[in-house]
Amino acid sequence: MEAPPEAFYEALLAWYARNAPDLPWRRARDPYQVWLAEVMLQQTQVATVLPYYERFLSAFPTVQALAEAPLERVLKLWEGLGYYSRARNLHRAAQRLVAEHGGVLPQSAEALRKLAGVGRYTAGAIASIAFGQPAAAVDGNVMRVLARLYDYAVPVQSGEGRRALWQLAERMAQAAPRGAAAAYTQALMDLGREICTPRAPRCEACPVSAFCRARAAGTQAARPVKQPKPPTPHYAVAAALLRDDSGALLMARRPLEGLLGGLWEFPQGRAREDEPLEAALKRALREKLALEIGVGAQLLKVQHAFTHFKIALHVYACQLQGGEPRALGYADWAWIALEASDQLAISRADRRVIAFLKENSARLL
DNA sequence: AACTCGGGGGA
DNA sequence: TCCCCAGAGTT
Repeated sequence: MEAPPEAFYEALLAWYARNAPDLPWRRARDPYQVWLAEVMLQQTQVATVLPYYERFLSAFPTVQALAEAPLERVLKLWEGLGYYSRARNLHRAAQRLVAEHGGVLPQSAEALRKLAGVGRYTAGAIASIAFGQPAAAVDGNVMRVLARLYDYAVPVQSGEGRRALWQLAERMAQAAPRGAAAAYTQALMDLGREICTPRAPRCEACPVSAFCRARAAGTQAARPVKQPKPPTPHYAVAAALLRDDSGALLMARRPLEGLLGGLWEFPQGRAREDEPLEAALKRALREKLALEIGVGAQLLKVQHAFTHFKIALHVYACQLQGGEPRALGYADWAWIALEASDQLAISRADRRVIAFLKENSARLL
């Protein structure tokens, strides 16, 4: 697949000049701000990112400020945005940048790629948007746009599909007009988000429809080709509410790696197949916190969907029967007053439990 | 190459 | 309900 003619770039860039939405990170001349935006935008829609971006940048206006902050504060500002390894990697990369490069980002995609949390896409995006280099940046939007432009029938998630589209994107970035790298990269992504949408693409409004082979063949709805996805499993999880004499609740911090790493939650565990929830809860508290508990009434059930599975979180009022908490399967634990939980980074499901407790505190106490 | 890792927007 | 989103890291 060869790069399109000059007229393609002219049409695309003219459309972008007229239609580019005024996003905060596009006003930014600071590469750190571009970096932050690109990381937040990984697998996350623009509308979702906007408030997080503003809050985060206010709290940490520079690489130095981010590097000096405790990870807990960074995670708190990331709470609800998901994929928390992004926050941990961003923090780690900022600390390395300050320690080894004076807090200044490198300009080449190759050097950027070495930063924690910066992969091929993000490196190309920063290099082109912040530094004006002719680097390719292939995200989900661009993948879709290119597959349609070239009526590409190989599944885009396959190795062959990714290789071919990245190679095409590199050629296209090289062939883009000098000095237009930043506009070109963002124009392609905007086109995918606003015109070349996953379902019902608006071909009649597309500035480059004349160059689109899928449009010509009428196959745009069938591009890109995706592989079928397996069904998502459903798990039952039980959580314990334990109070100390002052009414504070026992909470625990998840290990820094893995799902929801570093976030706080009510002590909980997944039930094995055919395992009663009460038994699973007793086992979880014993294995993760070295506690023996009595399990009382179930207070509520919270449904929560992750990307690859769903859980039903059953929350029980419990009593401490023996032992002193030890963080065996957790990174830490603490007795937390309900109001003080606002200061912690907590996952969505457990936030809903807290909201329930606040609403019903009078009845429950 | 396959698997893991959140949460929400929009149809 | 389902698909998808400015993907990266690990195995």
